[in-house]
Amino acid sequence: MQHQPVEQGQLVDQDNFQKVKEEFSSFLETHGHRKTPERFAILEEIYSRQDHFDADALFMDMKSKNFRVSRATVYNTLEILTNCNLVIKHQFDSNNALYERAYGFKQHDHLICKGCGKIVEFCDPRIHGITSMVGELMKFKIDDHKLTLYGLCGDCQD
Amino acid sequence: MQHQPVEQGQLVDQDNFQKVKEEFSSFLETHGHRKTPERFAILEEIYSRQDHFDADALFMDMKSKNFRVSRATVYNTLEILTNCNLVIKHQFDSNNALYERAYGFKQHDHLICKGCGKIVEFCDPRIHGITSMVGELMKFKIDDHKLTLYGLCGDCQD
DNA sequence: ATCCCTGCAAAGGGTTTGCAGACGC
DNA sequence: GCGTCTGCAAACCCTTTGCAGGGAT
Repeated sequence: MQHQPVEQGQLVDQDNFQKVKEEFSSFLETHGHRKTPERFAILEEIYSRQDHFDADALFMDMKSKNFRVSRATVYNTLEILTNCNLVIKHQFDSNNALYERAYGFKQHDHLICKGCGKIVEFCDPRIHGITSMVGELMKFKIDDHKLTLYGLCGDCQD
Repeated sequence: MQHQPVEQGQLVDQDNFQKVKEEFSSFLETHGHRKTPERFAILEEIYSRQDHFDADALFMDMKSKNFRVSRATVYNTLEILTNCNLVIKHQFDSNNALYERAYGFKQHDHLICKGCGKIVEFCDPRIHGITSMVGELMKFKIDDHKLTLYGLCGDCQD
């Protein structure tokens, strides 16, 4: 079983990325956080990616491009970005968290191949019906969900 | 924010537990694993619980009852039990995995309160419709899923 | 000038592993 | 008796933390 990252998701054009930077900037401002070059460099690196990556991959990637960052700052910035909803953090099955950018993309869920580890995205509007109904039934105010399907992809069957 | 375990789920009567033991026993046999007293003691401890627990809680619990087990054996047995579908392993958001028994209970999903950490279970048949449709669309053979909803429970609202 | 943020390295916490003795089979 | 399982403790890996210097405000 060979796990591999998957390139997927829409591209981010320059206009959208401008909006992302502004959103991050104002979030930092309103929360009393400084606007450091490291934070924006990390944001940029994340938005140039299209896959689900872990903190270390991001760190190594920036190192290889001669950005001078530390793991501590990568983790710190990932947390801030998660808090302001520009990044989504996933705890799939492995020990380490996976992240993906989140601005301007349709809400989606994931399909994971147990054979090769491939991660595929999908959307299904019916999930909203389920969340709102269950929330009402259980007296919860639901504001988020994670749905992950597991199986074998076309290549890994038979 | 004070996280607390939740007592929930159906009780396991003696008849059902007998079946569970037999299932475990034959799984061990067919897979060339030995039937050690530790493994059955751990199975029994798990099925006497009704909550979502982590490996260490299970370990401490057995220690407190003067079972002589090691963490290594607890982890080992949890993995075997997960493989034979008598236990489900969850990677919610915390660093540590949570487990729950899985025999003879309806398939269900989870609702997690972001306030107090309470975990509530629910069933919704529509999920099967989604999994089968998405599987067909994406050419995946789906055989499992995890749906988790996040929000605030009645007690933690306002 | 303040004091938050950074880099570095060490600590932390859950899980896995290596090894010698124990015990199913 | 063979070969796996166990307990113990150390190793491992990802993530967080402590600290001293640096830079945003």
